[in-house]
Amino acid sequence: MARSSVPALGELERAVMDHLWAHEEAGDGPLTVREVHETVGKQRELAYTTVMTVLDRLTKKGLVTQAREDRAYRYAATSTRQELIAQTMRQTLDTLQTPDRRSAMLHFLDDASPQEIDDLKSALAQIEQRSATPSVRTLSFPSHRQTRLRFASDETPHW
Amino acid sequence: MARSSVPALGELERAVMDHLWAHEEAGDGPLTVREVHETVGKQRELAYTTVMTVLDRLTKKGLVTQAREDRAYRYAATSTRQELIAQTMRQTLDTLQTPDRRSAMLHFLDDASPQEIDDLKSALAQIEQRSATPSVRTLSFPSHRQTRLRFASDETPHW
DNA sequence: CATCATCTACTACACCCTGTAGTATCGCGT
DNA sequence: ACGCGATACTACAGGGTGTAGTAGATGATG
Repeated sequence: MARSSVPALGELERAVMDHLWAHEEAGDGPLTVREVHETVGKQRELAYTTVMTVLDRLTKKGLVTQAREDRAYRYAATSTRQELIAQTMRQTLDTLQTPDRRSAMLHFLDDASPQEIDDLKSALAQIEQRSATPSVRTLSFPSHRQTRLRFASDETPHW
Repeated sequence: MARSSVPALGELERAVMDHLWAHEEAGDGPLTVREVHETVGKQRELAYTTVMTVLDRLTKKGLVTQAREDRAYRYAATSTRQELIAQTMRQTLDTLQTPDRRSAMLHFLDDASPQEIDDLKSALAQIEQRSATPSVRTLSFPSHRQTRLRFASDETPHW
């Protein structure tokens, strides 16, 4: 199943990813099916196997990885929320080829909150600095490129 | 069918939108089913009605509008490519709520070409200027907000 | 050792979306 | 009245997603 594109997520799938991410962001480790079911599942009155199926599908999509721990698997998101957002946004931009990217950006910013604009400016500044003083990068800024998602496990890694 | 979200497009739907947009960008007006079929359709050896169905679905999704001209309809995209891109990107950002938007931006920029970064900076500058000198806006910069998409035809227009 | 609890694996099914197209119908011009 | 060109309506297969049941493996327990 070679996939070069970011898979679309269903509502439930997103909720599960959300939980996985939230846990990770809280500094906790991977979760078992049971644990996800305890939270996301019970709220929605889902069967245990439903959660399992979802987790399994997410695994097949490459969005989560499973690691055996005793008899059960523990699931963790393969990329951060931020990486997935970035990739999805990029995909949108690339798929809907526009002759005027600047205009697209403008429209995007047009609906952005001031806070968002600040975030963007900040990120921009950091990128700029990185390319201006390349030597500093490896010291202070871990490359984000290196942590990019890999969706197809059967894809030839080119690095 | 109230829809507040940007609908996902299939491959063929995108191709059709593409053609509509291209025509518009070339300064030409709305197209008839026949015209779309002549180009997009024939290349792919699609039946006339297939193109019609696609156009119809895009209409129901609110992505195109149909206007009667004599016996036929003429179809036009309701929003520009740039607007749709912006909206889709925004939706991604909003749907996958992140506690660290800045990081998401950073990842996004990380995969951006220098040209893209320039586009973004340019757009950013324009936005900044707009908010800095509000009076100028209506004179030199048509508000992008006003041209935002409306997907649900049954939504109450608030202007 | 027999049984139970807990997991995973596999299968199923309904519903929606998309690609694709056929048939029916409607209205205009000759 | 007839045919041409256009739309309207219907259909159907295939894939994704939500949802879950059942079978089988395996460790724990009496």
